[in-house]
Amino acid sequence: MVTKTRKTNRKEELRDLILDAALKVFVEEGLEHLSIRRIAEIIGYSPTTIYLYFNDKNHLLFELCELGFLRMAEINNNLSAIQNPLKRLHRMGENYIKFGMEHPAYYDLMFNQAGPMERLATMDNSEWDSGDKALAQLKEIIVECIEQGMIRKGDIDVIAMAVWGTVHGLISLRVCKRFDKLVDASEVVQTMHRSLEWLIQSVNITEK
Amino acid sequence: MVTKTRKTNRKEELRDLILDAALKVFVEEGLEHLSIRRIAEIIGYSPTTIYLYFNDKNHLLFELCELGFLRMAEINNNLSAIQNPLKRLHRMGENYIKFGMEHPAYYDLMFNQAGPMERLATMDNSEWDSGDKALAQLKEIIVECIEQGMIRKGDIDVIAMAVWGTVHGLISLRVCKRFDKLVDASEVVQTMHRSLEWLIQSVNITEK
DNA sequence: AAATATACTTAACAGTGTTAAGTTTTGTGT
DNA sequence: ACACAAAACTTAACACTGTTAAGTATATTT
Repeated sequence: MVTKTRKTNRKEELRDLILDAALKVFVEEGLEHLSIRRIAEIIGYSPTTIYLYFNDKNHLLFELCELGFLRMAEINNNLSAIQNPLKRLHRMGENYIKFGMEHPAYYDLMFNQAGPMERLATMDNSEWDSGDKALAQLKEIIVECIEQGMIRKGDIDVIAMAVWGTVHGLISLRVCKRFDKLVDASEVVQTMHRSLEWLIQSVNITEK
Repeated sequence: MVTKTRKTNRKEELRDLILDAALKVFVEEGLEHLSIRRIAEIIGYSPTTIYLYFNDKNHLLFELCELGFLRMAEINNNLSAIQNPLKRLHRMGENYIKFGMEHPAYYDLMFNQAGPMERLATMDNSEWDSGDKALAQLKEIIVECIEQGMIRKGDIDVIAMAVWGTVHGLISLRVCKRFDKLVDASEVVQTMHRSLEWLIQSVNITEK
């Protein structure tokens, strides 16, 4: 059984090599340059070899998404230290913005591109676990905010989507190159943070 | 000079024919099926003819965007009748949602796709007039809300981006097929409207 | 009627994702 | 060590994509 394990590891190794190469390309050259042939060129294999490890390009893109969600979870490691749930919510938003600014290609793939979701639709269990998990974390914090009387009572699903929508909308506009066209380029990030701040203040019912 | 005018009209006619065909394809078959060759096939011309009327595909996509903004302006014709600026803001958001739900392909093209903005970047006057105009309308309403003491004072740019971000974020998630994965399909539209309602209520400082 | 400008097409280039069929390498059992 | 089988990988091709240079009709002007 040792051999089998070793074999499996080998297979996993090349699979990871493919994902690494894909990551390198779409981060450094953009998603539009991420082609099966480009990846093959980098790893020194034939293009068709990639199809031995992924059903199709969408499958590969979906797996890249999953890696993106892992990185996003990492960036949220600083949340548990914050006691005040509303401040935690604020920080989560800031983390989100930070992630979007540092990894625009990842963000685009995770939330805008069609490919990954098309892959999901073909799967047996077509639940979007990564998205659900991220949203669940957001909901948890919002529930705490309501319980501690910091946010007005209301449907958790509705509030969560509104909050997520705001932050996502801002980053999405930025990633899709719309934000820069509307706000002075030097003030984009600042405006995003201040918009988030404005939202948090607006929903805060403890002061005022 | 009559001939020249007639000729110009002819040229415009074919140009419109191309745009009509493009519209038909990307609305009925999706943006991924919108190819130069497909358009050519529909209008009964050779693919290269299209390049006599548009610099490249991005140019064509950009013009389609412009048409989209026209339709969006139409849908906002019901705003002037509403006296209360906060209610007008609310309605504008609802119009936005309505547009996104009725014309997802348009919405995707106008706010998510890279093509149109790449075209814009190549133009002499690379201002995004359509976007600016839409945002200006939003800002006007927000200014009124502040003047009438319905929204807390603050930087107009910041508030406008926050409000726009929220609505855009919700529609964007829907258009990019993320919303349905997180909220029960039958409740998506309702959740969007309730999220908008929640935002409007949260920023309203007249009651409570 | 000849010259010119306009409108359009043909053929090709360099890419893309993907597949069927063939080859080489590796591992297993005797 | 050798034969067999399974795994890993490649070649060649198909059907697409956007785009361009060069060529051909058609219409207009002189």
